[in-house]
Amino acid sequence: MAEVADGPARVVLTASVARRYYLDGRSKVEIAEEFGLSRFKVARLLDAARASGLVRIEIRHQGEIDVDLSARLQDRFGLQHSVVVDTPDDDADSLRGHLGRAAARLLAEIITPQDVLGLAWARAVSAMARALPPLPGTPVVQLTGALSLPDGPGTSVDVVREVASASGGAAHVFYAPFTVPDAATARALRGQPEVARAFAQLPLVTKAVAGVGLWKPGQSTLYDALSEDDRTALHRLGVCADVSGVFLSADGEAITTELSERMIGIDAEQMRAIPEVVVIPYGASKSPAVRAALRSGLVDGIVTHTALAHAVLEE
Amino acid sequence: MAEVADGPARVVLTASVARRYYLDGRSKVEIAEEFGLSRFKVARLLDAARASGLVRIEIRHQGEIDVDLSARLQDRFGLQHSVVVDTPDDDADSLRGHLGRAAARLLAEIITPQDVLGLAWARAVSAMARALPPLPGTPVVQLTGALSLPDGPGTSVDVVREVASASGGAAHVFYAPFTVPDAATARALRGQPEVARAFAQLPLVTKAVAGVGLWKPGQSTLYDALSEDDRTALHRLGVCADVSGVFLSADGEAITTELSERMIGIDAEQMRAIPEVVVIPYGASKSPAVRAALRSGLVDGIVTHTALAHAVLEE
DNA sequence: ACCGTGCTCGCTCATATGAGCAGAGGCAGT
DNA sequence: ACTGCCTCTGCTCATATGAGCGAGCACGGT
Repeated sequence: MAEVADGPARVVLTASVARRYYLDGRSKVEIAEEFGLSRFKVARLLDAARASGLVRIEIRHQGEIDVDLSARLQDRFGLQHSVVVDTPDDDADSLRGHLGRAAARLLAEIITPQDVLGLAWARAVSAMARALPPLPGTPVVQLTGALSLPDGPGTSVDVVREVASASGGAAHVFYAPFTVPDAATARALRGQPEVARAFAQLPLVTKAVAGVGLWKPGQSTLYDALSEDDRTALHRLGVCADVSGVFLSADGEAITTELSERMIGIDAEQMRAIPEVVVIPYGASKSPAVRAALRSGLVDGIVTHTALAHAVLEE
Repeated sequence: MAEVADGPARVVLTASVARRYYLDGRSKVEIAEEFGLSRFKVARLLDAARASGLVRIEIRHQGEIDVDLSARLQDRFGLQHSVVVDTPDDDADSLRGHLGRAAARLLAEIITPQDVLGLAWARAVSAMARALPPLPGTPVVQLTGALSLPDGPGTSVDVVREVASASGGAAHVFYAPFTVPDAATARALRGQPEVARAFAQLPLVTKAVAGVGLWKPGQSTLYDALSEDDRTALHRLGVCADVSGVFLSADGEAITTELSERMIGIDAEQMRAIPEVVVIPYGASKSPAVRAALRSGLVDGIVTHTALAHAVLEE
């Protein structure tokens, strides 16, 4: 990287050539003619200019997206889309707001009129829904039952209806809780026409948005909603993360549990069948869960913030 | 120059593509295959990346040479070589030292064993000579007679001998003053074998170094050495600059004066015949003289400092 | 519904470009 | 001087690249 160790005439010539090439966009042949050199000489001067650091190329985005981290996440986990928002936010609420807006922009960008949108319930998904511009007649499908959250801004049903009505598309919703006390009740609920109709739409979903929880207190809405018995039972089975009700081990294997029988929502196989599932995790402590989700192969896109992205990439 | 106004997915894609192209040096075809795009799409993304400022290319030299100013001077006046030293120096002595070293490096770079070097007398030329590494057997020719300068570091003769002995080349010198009181004396001196022999070498000179004076008190060693009558006479003739004894009007026309008959040194025509004449002017106030010199067509190269270069370029 | 209008995309073909090679000096060691 | 080694240069030829074109598509006006 040492500066050109040549004489001043060569330095000036190199700089002039580099200017013509990189800034004025002339071709090497043109430059060669202008300076009376062979085009090979010009190419070598340009190589030298870059090798010596005389020409410096930098890629940087002055918006709130950290393109470098985004690309690294995308490469590392083979994702279709990755958006890392550069925000120092520590507060969960404003973080959700930021990520929600970013996810809304991403979704608006990648969705087409042919797409069918699936929405799981998560607070970040709610935040996204609020920031989402009207989509062109996109049908919206509810992926999970409702979790009762006293201070929540809306249930899974509300979010789906909201997005569908703004888009003018069909809303495939059902009224049922996410978890029930026993498998029989769950089977009965799934048998109900409304629920069955909604579930019948699942194979048609082409894009979905979900949240990610870490299987620890305060790191997963589902964890916090379950009984102590359920929590520890799943913990013993090696559950590390939940992606809107789909349980994963630390290395991303889907884990089927007795609890799965008692839930009304999408399962791992159905989720895997969706071409693009985007998750919106936040909080650096969730990194094990995010790693699990990204390794699972269920997830194709991510919207998150720098701190968590860094944590995920540092193996 | 506004940042990419597109969605985040496109921004990230563009940045990834730009990184692969500009930093990893992959071809557009390779990138297209890697990302599943057409090579045209890749080209358009790259264009957009540059237009939007996501990719920034800058050319800058962290040595003491201002490559941009150098190139502008070179372009503007059609010079073969131009070196602008970036120094805030105001002190004439240290400025001369800097420029002398830069000129020495330039000369060492561009001189070949076939060259014959001509040296005019100027303090900056002395400074250069002191910094000059041994040249490979280059003959050195004295271009001007001696100016008596009480505190000077050496006469024109000394400088030529010094350079020639370091190079191991022949020294073509003569002992004569630069100006004499009348034309007859000058003719007599020119007729002397020693002087005639030196002058016979002039057509062989291929590279020469000279100084530039502005025709005002304290801005030209020659001006300061002349009588009041000569000064004003030349001033009335429109003399603006002297290039080691060759007088120029403000727009660079060579001016022949009665004084020319009384000088022992190179004339305009002989100087024009030298393929490469390099001057080493300094001091921002000299800019009219430098402009005249550069416009005259007598001068092919320049070594100077930023302040003067700026002054010269500002019309 | 119908037709421009403007946009994006990927094609063709002429041109620009890079990899690798061979010849021409320069240099140090016999 | 000769030799081998090294660097620098410009060549050939396969490949990459850009300019310009027309097809496809969304949008907005009548």
